[in-house]
Amino acid sequence: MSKKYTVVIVDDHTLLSQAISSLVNGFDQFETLYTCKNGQEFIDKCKNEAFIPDLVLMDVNMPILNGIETTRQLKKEFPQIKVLALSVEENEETILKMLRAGAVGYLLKDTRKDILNNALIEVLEKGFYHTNSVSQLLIGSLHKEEQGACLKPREEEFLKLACSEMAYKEIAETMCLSPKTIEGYRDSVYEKLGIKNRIGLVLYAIKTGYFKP
Amino acid sequence: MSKKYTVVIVDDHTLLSQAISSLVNGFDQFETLYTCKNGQEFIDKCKNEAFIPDLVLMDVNMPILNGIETTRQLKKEFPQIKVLALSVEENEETILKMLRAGAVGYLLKDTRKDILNNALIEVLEKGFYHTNSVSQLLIGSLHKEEQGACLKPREEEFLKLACSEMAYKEIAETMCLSPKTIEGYRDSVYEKLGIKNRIGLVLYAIKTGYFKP
DNA sequence: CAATCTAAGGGGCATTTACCCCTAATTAAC
DNA sequence: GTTAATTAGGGGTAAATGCCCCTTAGATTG
Repeated sequence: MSKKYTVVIVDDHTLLSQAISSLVNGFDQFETLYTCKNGQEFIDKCKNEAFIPDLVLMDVNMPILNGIETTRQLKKEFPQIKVLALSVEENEETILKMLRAGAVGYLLKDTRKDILNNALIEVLEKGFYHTNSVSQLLIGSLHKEEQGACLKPREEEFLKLACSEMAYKEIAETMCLSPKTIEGYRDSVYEKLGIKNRIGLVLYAIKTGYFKP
Repeated sequence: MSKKYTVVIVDDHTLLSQAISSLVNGFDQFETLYTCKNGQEFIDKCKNEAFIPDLVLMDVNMPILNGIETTRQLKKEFPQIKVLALSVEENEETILKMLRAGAVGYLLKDTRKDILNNALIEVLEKGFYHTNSVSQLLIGSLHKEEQGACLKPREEEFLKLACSEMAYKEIAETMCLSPKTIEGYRDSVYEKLGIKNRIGLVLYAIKTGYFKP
């Protein structure tokens, strides 16, 4: 039998890692090299050549270093490693961020094991794997892209602080600015995002990952 | 070899179910009977005697029928089935709700497989399994219990609707009530939860699972 | 059957937010 | 080197929100 392709699973849920690891070991063409609990751990491992896998199954939400940042950093130093995102997150922004960061596929954890096997094979053969729904998302994103909500650094800071019980006055104090400036940020953020009140702001911040509840 | 104990895994993440299923099949004393994608599916299965397991690994967050409700209903009809909660949720409220519903243990998905095996064995031997952290939680809950935030049905309804960009006026319309009544709900909810504004309300709703962003 | 609890509704008022307007200094771009 | 964009700031006003107060009709319960 030809040499198996090596896979690493990066996920903070140890049980899931171990379980997927054993699934992968059951596949003909693949074997698990090791598992990691977060992105930083994985990047550190890759510094040693013996620990560089062919393919990595990467969770998106992880402590320390999340999947998006990990993928971005990984692509700089080790572009040969294929990253397949594996997540529960189904929202557009997250998926697109992950793909822009360099993932060659996005699988939901709600997936059958034969589909996982298939995805792994396709990634090796075609270089990528996309379900129909993700492909549609990609096409759609070509249109509405660009103009969208690009917040300035200070507006992002404000956005994060606004996801708390603080009044704008208090946010102003925290950011060492006048309340009026904060209200200015708010107004322009509302305009950019097309929202009407602070609740919309919190929902947006959660959806896009600016704020994790 | 004596007959193995049967286990069912209930989790909407198919991959995880399948993976845990194969882990369980690797344990000496246990075998997977089948897996389910939500609570309703499992309860329906149990109507047939051949599909009643000794033990069930139950996810908390699931579509259709969640882990808490499933456990509650299960305990009425099939009290002999031991329910072990298996979740990513680490917050007090959720854990306590699940245990009150009748789960005999609460495992985080961030768990090693030998610990899972151990937990399954302990549940059969002692009737329950608790990590130190969960035990501490239980002790703590004895003190502060009761007085805590028990929202009335209408207040809960309001809480969920308040986690949107709707103004209270619109919430009032949706619930077919006067704005003033809604404001009354808001005031008493704020009082019970010790919060100061609607952001706090959204954060609470997310933390306790009333609202999933 | 009286006492309490609860759900529904409302009044008044201070504060906070939302939504416009506009300036002035710095920075970046052409 | 003028233009445009960014960042910081402010003024005024209307609506929404937060925070007290209070009434009444039905349950619940002692």
